[in-house]
Amino acid sequence: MADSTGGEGLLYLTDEQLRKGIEAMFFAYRGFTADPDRILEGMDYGRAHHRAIHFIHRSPGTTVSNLLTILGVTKQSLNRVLRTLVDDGLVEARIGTTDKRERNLHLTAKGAELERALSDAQRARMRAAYRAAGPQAVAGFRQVLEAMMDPEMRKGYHSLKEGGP
Amino acid sequence: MADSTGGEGLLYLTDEQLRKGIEAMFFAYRGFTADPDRILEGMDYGRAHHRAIHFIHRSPGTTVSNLLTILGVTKQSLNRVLRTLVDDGLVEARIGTTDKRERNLHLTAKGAELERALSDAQRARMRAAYRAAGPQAVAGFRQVLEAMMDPEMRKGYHSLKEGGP
DNA sequence: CTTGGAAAGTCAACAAGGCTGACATAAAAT
DNA sequence: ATTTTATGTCAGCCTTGTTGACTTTCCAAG
Repeated sequence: MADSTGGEGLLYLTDEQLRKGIEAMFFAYRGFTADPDRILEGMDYGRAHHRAIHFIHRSPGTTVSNLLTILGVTKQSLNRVLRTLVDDGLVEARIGTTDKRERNLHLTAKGAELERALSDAQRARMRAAYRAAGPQAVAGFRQVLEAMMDPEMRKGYHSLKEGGP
Repeated sequence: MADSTGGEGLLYLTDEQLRKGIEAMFFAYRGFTADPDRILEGMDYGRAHHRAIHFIHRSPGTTVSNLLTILGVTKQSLNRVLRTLVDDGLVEARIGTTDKRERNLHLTAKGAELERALSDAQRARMRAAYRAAGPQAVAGFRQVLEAMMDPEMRKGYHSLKEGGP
């Protein structure tokens, strides 16, 4: 019989199959970012702003250094983004209560509004993909993605499970 | 009984589940690009060069406009990348035989060598993730990714199935 | 209380890699 | 002969990343 994908669970590790996976990641990521990008274009914001907004929404009150770790960029790079968001009244940077050096980041009403628009669009695509693929595929999708992360990133990922810092 | 993931196949479409998927994509993509990025840093090349090299390897003899469609960038942007690769002797741009306006792109031995280094690293991670998740998860992974693509990208993706243009 | 160092902000300069617009050339198509 | 297509190129701009240097604030250890 001809092997196609399953077999004894070996053929799916051929270079060809791996390459297909690599290309699928490439094209899917483009789709993944396409809708938010469309919303942001025309505003003064880009993907970097989206990411900041997303994780501030996700973990309200998070600090700058927390965000730096999650996003994996330099403070100068993040600061530029954060400054525009604060200046434009989308993000509030409250001085920390216990440690006054820290800034606890929160979305304002205006910031939450943009967050909703962005994540609505992104979730709509995700939902459609999930629906098309089915629950079992979704479970597999999540498993492979998690295995693909760097261990450090996996920590950041899991720390966002429920509570956040 | 408490629903967790499966149930009647609906709970996995909650906002929380969708957000987790979104974050998984974000963190996994970072892992996905981390190894090639490491290899390329120090050379004069970046991710854009990697992408060009990948798809030229994938479809030897492809034209510039073909590559433009697949990569979704402007010709000016691609040209800058392609020029350095040609100048450095990694890519050969042969004048088309049937249509002399076209340039048929091929990797040189040197280009193929870099391609191998890059894709070895990327496939190693992919292979590890696939192995960790198992064949069924891999099938689901691919299904969800494909559903997440824009229809146009899906064409580009499928056109790379076997032969290429 | 003093001091070391962490957290944060800021300025400057730079690079990669996107983009637009304008223009040039060769060759195919009409 | 003219138009269209494929490609290349120059110039300039934007976003988002980088390093390096420096300051302010302020917790915590000595």
